[in-house]
Amino acid sequence: MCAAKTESAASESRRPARDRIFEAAKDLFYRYGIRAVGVESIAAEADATKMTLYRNFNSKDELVAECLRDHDREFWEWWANVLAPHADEPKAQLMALMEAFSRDCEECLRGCPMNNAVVELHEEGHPGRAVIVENKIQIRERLLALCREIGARDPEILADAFYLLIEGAYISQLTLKGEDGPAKTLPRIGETLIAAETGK
Amino acid sequence: MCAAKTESAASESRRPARDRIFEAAKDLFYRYGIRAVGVESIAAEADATKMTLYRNFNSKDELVAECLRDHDREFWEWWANVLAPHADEPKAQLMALMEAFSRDCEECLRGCPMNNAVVELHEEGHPGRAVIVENKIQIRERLLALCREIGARDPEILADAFYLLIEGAYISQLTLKGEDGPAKTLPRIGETLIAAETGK
DNA sequence: TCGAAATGTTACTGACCGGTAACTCACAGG
DNA sequence: CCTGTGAGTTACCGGTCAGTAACATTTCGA
Repeated sequence: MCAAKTESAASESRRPARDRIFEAAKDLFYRYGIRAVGVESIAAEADATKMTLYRNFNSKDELVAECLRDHDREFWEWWANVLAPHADEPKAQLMALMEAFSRDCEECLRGCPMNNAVVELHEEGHPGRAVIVENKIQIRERLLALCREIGARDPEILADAFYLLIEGAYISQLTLKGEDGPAKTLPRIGETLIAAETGK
Repeated sequence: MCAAKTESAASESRRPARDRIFEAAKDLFYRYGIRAVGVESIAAEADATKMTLYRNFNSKDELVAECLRDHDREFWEWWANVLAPHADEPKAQLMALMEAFSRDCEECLRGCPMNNAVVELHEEGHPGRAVIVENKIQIRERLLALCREIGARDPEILADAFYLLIEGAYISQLTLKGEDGPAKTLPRIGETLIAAETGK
């Protein structure tokens, strides 16, 4: 038994079970969807047991929400890293975002974990929904702030254009993936929009 | 018993069970998601039984695929109706599409049924996936044809811009719904893009 | 009116779901 | 050395899942 363990020498100290379970849950939920993944398979993937899962998380729904919070945290870390090289240059930051989103859409496995999750979480009161909605509101607001900074004629319109383009790029990754997908045109479209909505 | 029946007098002739089941399945899948809806609840909603469902459809997966085919058929019917009033005026047709998509995103219940379904259908060989992918390919191609007709400088880029905007509008309906959602800006953005990508 | 087709009814299978109880074990720090 | 704690183990709960069998009933066209 235990033949499947790949890396454990006899008494090697492993990471806490909670972390292993959390990481496995995040991965499986993203890969296969939330309803498609049972708590038992999460525990198995983490080389732990269902009991340990329930000692660390109140319910599957709470575990889902926790995973989404971590996706949110990772996302804004990623966002900050994209903007960092172009401090105080809002136009360059917007373009860097478009290029980064375009690249991420080509590399990622299944689009945006937030959007994927919200499709499955139809229950209005699910603890994960608030995390997702807040994430989207923030994205829209930060895009709007950037569009104001570059002096766009109509910042709300331009920001919404960027917002829709990004969301469309992620969701289309699930159907039209690959080198010739529409997501790769993000930077070119961004360029055109900025030129059209500022004084060129 | 039978108190819940709303419209049947004693021997009133009802629509065939297959149609009732099909319609119920389409509605429930769209409303609550595919995995969240069991075959028994579909039969109940159709005022039929699970056995009748399985006499008319080989499996739940086949029923799902059938529903998606009908969504596809309805979509292109809708699309044709939007274009019809502007025959041989590709620019007006594109603008009519943007306005129609914008309106539909505000009115619809849960965004695009195709995108919602593809999130849940992670299995590569699911009979519904082909329907969805083909639908998306067709949308992209028809947008490209229209963008060629209006003499866009770079029709591929413009068509992909429209494609991403539409997809983004539908998916954002699940999180930022309501009057002030980003989908309402579709026509304005379309106008700007067309102006920028044609000779104005 | 007759008979076949469509549909309903009931019961069932085996598998899986989220979640819990009760017990054991290993190891840490005091 | 003892004890508290995190973790593993096993078995179980009630419920639901997709799908099927066997039989009764209704419907409707010929």
